[in-house]
Formats: sequence, C-alpha cells, structure tokens
Amino acid sequence: MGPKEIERRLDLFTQRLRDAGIKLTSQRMAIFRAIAASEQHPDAETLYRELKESCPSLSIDTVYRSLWLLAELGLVSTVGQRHEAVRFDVNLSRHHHFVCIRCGSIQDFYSPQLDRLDVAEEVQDFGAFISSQVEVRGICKKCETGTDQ
Amino acid sequence: MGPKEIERRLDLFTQRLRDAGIKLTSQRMAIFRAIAASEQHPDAETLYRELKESCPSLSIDTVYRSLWLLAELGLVSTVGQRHEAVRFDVNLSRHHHFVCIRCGSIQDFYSPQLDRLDVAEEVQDFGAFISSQVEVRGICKKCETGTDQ
DNA sequence: TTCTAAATAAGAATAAGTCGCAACAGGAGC
DNA sequence: GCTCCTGTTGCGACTTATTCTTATTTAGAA
Ligand SMILES: [Mn+2]
Ligand SMILES: [Mn+2]
Ligand SMILES: [Zn+2]
Ligand SMILES: [Zn+2]
Repeated sequence: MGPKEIERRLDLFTQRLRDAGIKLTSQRMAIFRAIAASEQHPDAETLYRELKESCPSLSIDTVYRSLWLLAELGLVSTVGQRHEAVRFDVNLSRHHHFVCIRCGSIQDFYSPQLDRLDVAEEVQDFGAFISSQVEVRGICKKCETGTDQ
Repeated sequence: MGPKEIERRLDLFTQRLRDAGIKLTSQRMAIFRAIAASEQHPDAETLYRELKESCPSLSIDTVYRSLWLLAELGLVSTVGQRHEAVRFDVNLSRHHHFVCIRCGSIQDFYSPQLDRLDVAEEVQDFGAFISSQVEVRGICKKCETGTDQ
C-alpha cells in the first residue's frame, strides 16, 4: 500500500510487457500508474476522467483496451463481468455459486463448512455485515468434457 | 427443486404481493412462474424470450420491472448488479471483498480462516476449481455514520 | 358494474463497452 | 540518431443492456 508497493507493481508491469513483446506506450504507463496507486477498485470511466487532466487526448477506448490487456497478462483482475446482463436467483436458502468462466453457467452449492464461519466478525472494522457468499470460479463439467457448446 | 418447491415459491410470491397491496397481474404471475421453475440463474432477456411464446405482447421492460420488484420484496436476489461498470483490481494477493450496498465501495480484506478452507473439494462434482473468493455485503463505516455522501 | 390508481407495451433514450479505420509512435535494425 | 514497420491510438459509429416517457389497459376496491 505504500510507495514501495506501487513501485513494485510498476516494475512488474513493465517487465511483463517487455517479456511479452508488447509496446510500453505513454498511455499504458499512465493508466497502470493510476491503477497501481488506487486503493479502491476503479472502473474504466473513473480512471479515464482522472487521467484526462494530464493527458487530454486520451480516449476511453484506450483505457478499456489497456485494462483488458493487463487482465489478460494476469496483472489485474476484475470485479463483475464484461458487458453482461444481471442474472436473477430464486434460491432463497443460504448457498454459494460455482461460476464457469467458459460458458458463464452458475450452479448453486451448499457448504456447511463455509456457513459455519464467522465472517461478520472479521469485517466489523469495515462496516455492518449483511450477508456473505462464496464465488468459486472454474470450468464446469460440460465445458471440461466438451459435451455441450 | 421438485414441483412442491416451485408451488411453495409461487404461494410465497402471491402472498407477499397481496400483503404489500401490489397488483397480481398475469404478466407478473407468468414471470414468477418462469423464474420459480428455473434451475439456472436466468437473465431478463432469457426469461423474456421464453415467455414471449405464450404471451406475445409481453415487453422486456415489464420483465425487468417485475424482476426488480421481486428483488425489492426479497423474493429473488441478483448475481451482478444493475447497469454497472466492471471494476478493476490490482491487488494480486489472495483476498476477499467487503462491498457496501449503499455506496458501492469495495474494500479488500484478508482472512486466514477463509484461506484455510478447502473449497476445491466441495465443488469437484461441478467441475475444475480455479479460484474462490468471498464477497461480503454490508454497509460501510462511511455510509453508516453519514460522514461522506 | 364502475372507477381509479397502478401497470403495461412500445419506442425513444441512456450508459457501458466495442469495432473499424486512418493517423501515429515505440523500438528493432541500421 | 534516423528509418521503417507493426502495433497502438483516437475518433466516431455501433452494439447491447437497461431505463424512461407516455398513451393505453386492467386489477381490484367500492
Ligand atoms: Mn444461486
Ligand atoms: Mn480487491
Ligand atoms: Zn461451462
Ligand atoms: Zn458505503
């Protein structure tokens, strides 16, 4: 979280781009510098507005392209998903989700082990606990075997 | 998961709407019947296409309005959120998220307790495990005290 | 049955994200 | 340091998910 950590992230970034033979443009540097320093979890638009001041010609498209590039290289992850629709869930009982990253299917699973945990206590410094849910990412059986789709 | 469960869900639905003094329209009934029977986690468009056959005049907007109504009444929950942007995360170390449902802020938290769990084993019937993360929903300190926004 | 507020359908409007293409710029090789 | 080539950018048009506006319809109270 200190400047050393930001420095380390920037070094990792330049290293990975070089290794992958990808150009180190000023836009990419600026975008990565901005996200490396962010404590929050910014969206593309937020970074864009922030960077626009020092780099007025920057386009939102470049911000998106750079962020997805970083995601592909494993240098950032995402919260939420790429232009996808909200999905609804009728299952009111306490459960968790297995999400297939290939086909997007979501399956419910139950876990007494997880339900027994006291997460509320662990997050009390952040605020009032309402609920918790585990999201497991993986490849579903169908996609694994190539049965369907 | 059987027809009894679907029946139970439909009863709960009609009860809650009546209690809240909200009209039981044929569209709402059809939409809820469809989602009550769904094993997956459908999006609005999927339900719309499915229902369009038996109710050709149905509009997508009604599907959205009905689903958000159900969500407000606590009869369905959502995976992902209402028209929101993807957010990016530079924190590469294993961590979890505290999400404020009021202001949308996302804070990282660390939990040796959670990391120790073997979720991979619990989901092996669904497919290949890649990663897991806990999402805690709550109200953050700022929103709780009204400090900011 | 009548009446009225609430709900719907349709289409226009937003908002997030992407695409196609002409102009531009890293950086490898000289 | 200069040149060239390819990858990258900026722009504007486009797509997709979701919401708004408004005229019309309907559930359900009286
Ligand atoms: Mn579920
Ligand atoms: Mn995070
Ligand atoms: Zn799958
Ligand atoms: Zn908050």
